[in-house]
Amino acid sequence: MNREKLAQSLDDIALLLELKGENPFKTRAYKTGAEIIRNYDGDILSLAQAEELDGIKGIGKALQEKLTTLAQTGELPYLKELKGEFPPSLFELFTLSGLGPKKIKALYDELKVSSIAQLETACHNGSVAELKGFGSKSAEKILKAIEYKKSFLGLFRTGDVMALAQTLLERLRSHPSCLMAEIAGSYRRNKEILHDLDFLVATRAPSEMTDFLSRFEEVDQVLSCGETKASVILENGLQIDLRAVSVKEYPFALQYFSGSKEHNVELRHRALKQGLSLNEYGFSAQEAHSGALPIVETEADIYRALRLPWIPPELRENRGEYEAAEEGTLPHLIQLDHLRGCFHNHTTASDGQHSLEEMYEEAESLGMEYLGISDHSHSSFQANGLNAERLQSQIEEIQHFNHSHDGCHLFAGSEVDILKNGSLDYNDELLSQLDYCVASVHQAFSLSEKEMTARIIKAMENPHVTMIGHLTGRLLLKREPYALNIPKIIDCAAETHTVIELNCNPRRLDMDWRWWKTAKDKGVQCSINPDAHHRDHFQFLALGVRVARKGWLEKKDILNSLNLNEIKDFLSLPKEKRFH
DNA sequence: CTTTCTCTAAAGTGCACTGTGGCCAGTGC
Repeated sequence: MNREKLAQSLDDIALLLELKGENPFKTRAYKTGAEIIRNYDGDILSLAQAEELDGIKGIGKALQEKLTTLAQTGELPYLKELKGEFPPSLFELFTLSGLGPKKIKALYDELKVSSIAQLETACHNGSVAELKGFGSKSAEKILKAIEYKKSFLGLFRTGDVMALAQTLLERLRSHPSCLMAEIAGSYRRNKEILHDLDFLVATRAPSEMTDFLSRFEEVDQVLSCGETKASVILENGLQIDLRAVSVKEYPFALQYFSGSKEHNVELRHRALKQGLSLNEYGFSAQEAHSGALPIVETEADIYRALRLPWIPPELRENRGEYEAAEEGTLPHLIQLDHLRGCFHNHTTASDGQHSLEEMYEEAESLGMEYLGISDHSHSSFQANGLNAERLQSQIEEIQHFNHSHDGCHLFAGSEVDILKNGSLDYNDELLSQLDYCVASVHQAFSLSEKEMTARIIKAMENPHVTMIGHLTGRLLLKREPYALNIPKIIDCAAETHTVIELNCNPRRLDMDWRWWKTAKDKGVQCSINPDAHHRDHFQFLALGVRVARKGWLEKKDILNSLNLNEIKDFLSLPKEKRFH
């Protein structure tokens, strides 16, 4: 039993109560309880075991009893009983967007549908469309949602598996027979979505390494385990491939398995032009080639042999990196330690988990010079957005705070909603009192591309809008971006000197890395923002920097690489004077 | 189910969007 299992049990109860059509406030009490457990400062498990949960706001008598039972016995009869009322496969239906408890219950009660497979059949044979409350469009929409989900099968968000990837890498490196190890593949190229992790090790005892991997406790299934190669599937569904090679082959294998395929095709083509053949094991001479083969000890030696500088893995997509390498214009990519602060952070004033003071302390302990506070505006009702009055008093609070604290400087900002017609959620008078402002779309996602583009352009034209937050609203593997003409937006950002955010939330990573080089070439600045709702979320910045690097961004392109004085100067200028 | 300056009773995030079924219900933010 641990904190997460306690919280998960409450979430499970909430879901089951929803299915049963229980009082929505009761359901919400369990959901809220789960969040309180997750974010509680202190050893919540011990408190539950010792029956000392009294006084925690939101955990009343009923939740206390259930948490104590869970903590003491590891089980909860109440939850077991609830679960027994429905088939387990029914819960996968909740992962389809557009289906909630009411519809799932109707499908189950009327059609005996209890799995995605059954639902798909029921949509095809027309029985869903005949159901009361459903129609032909509903059936179509459900089929679309099933299709969408299927297309993500076996894919993972990089941010969700980074910690695991590093743990596994360290474990491989700790093996006495492991001389070198690296994660190659799309992980090394900083892709935002992965379908597997490709580990590469240099060793004199390859079969020891493949055997070692196949015995990892996280392994659910061993697909293959041979002399030099192993593939396993972990219990979370992620596939791990391991290649074990000699020290001599290692640089070639690292280059080869890092990809991308397109990048490697071009590299081999260039080798052939020099009379060399290149594969994952080494160089070999073509007939025309006379003289010794190049000496290769590192990956950089391979590029050097082909008269190129080493190309950083995140740029290897054959999207202009060879031309830049030849011209000597490869970027000096941004690094995490270049960041001096960040904008777009929430507090308990809206939907953040920590107070202003707590966020300040965390930023301070991370060595940030400044921290922008940007809580939601009042139209984001679901996020407890601030009305004009509350924002006004928050601005004053931040001013006082800065007077009484010497450390990290706080900037008073807002994540202000861009309303449907492109106007902002606060009037210009109030916005002008802020140090900065992030403007984001949180409602009416389904406008046409033309309307949505015009809406955001209108916001960028506002002199008080410093930057646009999570530009496309996408949620990786979950929700598509809304329709938007991004080249037009980038042009407008350049013209109006509006910064574009790179939102580092692992689920967003928005704007997409594929657009940043275009933006950079037009002189648009990027702000790498954690969108922190919890003090731990400052860790997202590391992921954001990976994506920024993939987008060719350098220190000079990143707004929050400026130091405090430079940022103050930047923000004090009228927008038209901000980019040069 | 929890909270509460109406505390053995009542109130508890609001709105836009979609599709269906007749001016509403469910979903998602």
